[in-house]
Amino acid sequence: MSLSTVSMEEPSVHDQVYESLAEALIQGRFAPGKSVSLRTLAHQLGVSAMPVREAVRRLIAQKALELQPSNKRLRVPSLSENRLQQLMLARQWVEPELAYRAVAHITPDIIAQLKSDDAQLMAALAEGDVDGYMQANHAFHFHIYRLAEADLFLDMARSLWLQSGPFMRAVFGRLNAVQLPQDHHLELIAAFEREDAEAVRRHMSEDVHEGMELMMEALKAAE
Amino acid sequence: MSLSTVSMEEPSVHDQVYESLAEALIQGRFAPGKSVSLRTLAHQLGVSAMPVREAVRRLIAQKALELQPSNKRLRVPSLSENRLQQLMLARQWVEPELAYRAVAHITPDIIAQLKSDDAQLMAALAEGDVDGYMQANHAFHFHIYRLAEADLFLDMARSLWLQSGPFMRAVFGRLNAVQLPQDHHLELIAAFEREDAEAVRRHMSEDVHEGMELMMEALKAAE
DNA sequence: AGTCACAGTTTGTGATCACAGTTTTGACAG
DNA sequence: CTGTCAAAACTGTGATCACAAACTGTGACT
Repeated sequence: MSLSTVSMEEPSVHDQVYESLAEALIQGRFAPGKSVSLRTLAHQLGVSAMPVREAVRRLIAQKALELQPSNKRLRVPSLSENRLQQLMLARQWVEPELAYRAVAHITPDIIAQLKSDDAQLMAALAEGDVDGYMQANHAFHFHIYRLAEADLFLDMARSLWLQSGPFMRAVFGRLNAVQLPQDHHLELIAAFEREDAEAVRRHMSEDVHEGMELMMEALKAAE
Repeated sequence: MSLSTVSMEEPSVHDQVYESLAEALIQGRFAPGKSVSLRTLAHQLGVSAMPVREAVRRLIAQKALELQPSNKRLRVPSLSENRLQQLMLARQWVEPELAYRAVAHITPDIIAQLKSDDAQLMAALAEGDVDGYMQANHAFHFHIYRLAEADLFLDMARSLWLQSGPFMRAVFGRLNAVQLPQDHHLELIAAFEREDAEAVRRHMSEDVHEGMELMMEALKAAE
C-alpha cells in the first residue's frame, strides 16, 4: 500500500486506446490510405466511441491520422515523396540530438537492455519476422531517447515514428526484410559504452539516414 | 458563389474552439501554470463540453496544455529552462528551413503582406501594445511559413509557437515591450525581394535566436 | 448491359447524463 | 478569530442518444 496509491493510477481507457492505436501505427499494421472508423475501432477494442474519439484527435494532431477535407472521413495518411522527405529531415535532426543527450544518463542496465533489443532485432531479421524487427528496432531507439530528459524532443520523435510507420510497411511490403544495417546499432552501443557523445550522435544520424534512404528508394521505385 | 461551395464548408465547432484556444495561447493570453476547465471554457465559448474536450486533447498532444498527473486536472504548462531551451533549438531548426523553402513561392502580393505585417508590428511596438505586437509578429512569420509547402514542418512550427506563447507573456510581463529587433524583419523582406534563399535562412535564424535569447534571459532573471 | 434513383446503412459531430474523485465552501466548536 | 470537518460545487471521464451527411447496394428503366 506504500507506493501502490501512486502507481495505482491505472491508465484511462483513452490512454489505453491511444497506446493501442499508436503501437499499431508505429509497427506499420495500418496501411497508408486505409480508412478507419470510430465505431469500428470502438467495437474492436470493446469500448464506447468516446475514448476512441479523443485518442483519434490526439493522433490527428500528431499527423498520424488525418480527416479527409471532402468526406470528413478518417484515414491513415497516404505516402508522398514530399512528406517522406520532411519526415527524413526532421528525424535526422531530432534523433541524433536525443541520442547525444542520452549519453550523459547512460547506465550499465541500459547498455544491457540495448544489447538485448539488438539481439532480438537480429533474431527477427534472421527469421524474416518483420513485425518482430519493427518492434525491436522501436524498443532500441526509444530506450535511448528516453534517457535524454528532453520531453519535447522525445515527443517530436514519437510523433515522427507514428508518421513513419505506414511508410515502413510499404518498404517491407516490397523488399521483404532486406539486410538492414544493424552494424550502426553495434557501433552505437560501443560509443555509449565509452561515453563518446559525438560518436553516438554521428552513428545515430547514419542509422536514421540509411533507414529513411531505404524508404525513399522504395517509394520512388513504387512510383 | 462560384467557389463558395468549396469554401462554404463552415468549420466545425471543434475547429472554432481549437482556433480560439490556440490564438489565446499563441498570444500569451494564458498565464503559465494557469488551470483551466472544460466546462468553464465551454460555457465561455457558448458550446457544450464535447467539442472543447476534443480541442483540448489536440492541444495536449501539441504540448500546449497538460493534464497534471496527480489531479488529472487541466492547466497551461509552467516554465522551465530545460523546456525553453528545447523550444529554442527546435524553433531555430525548423523556422529557418521553412523560410528557406518559402523563397521559391514568394510573390509580390506576399511581399506587400509582409510589409503590412511589419508596419503593424512597429506601430504596436511604438504604442506599447503588446497584444498587437504579438499578433503582427505571428502573422508575419506564418505568412512566410505557409508558402513553404511543407505541411509537416508548418505544423511543427505551429506547435512550437503554441508552446512559446505563455513564455512570451512572462517576458513582456517583466520588460514591458522592449526594443525588439525588427531590423531582422526588414532584412528578411529585402532578401525575399531579391530571392536570396540563403540570406532568408540566415536572417530568420537570427530573428528566432534573438527572440528566444531574450526570453531565456527574462526567465533566468525571474529565477 | 449500362445508368440512375432510392432506400438502408454507416459515418463524424454535438449534446446530455451519470459517476467518482477532488476542491472549495461554510458552519460550528474551540 | 481560528481550526475542523462535513456538505456542496466542480472536475475529468465514459456512455448513450439524436442528427445530418456520405456511402452502400439493389432494383428499375432506357
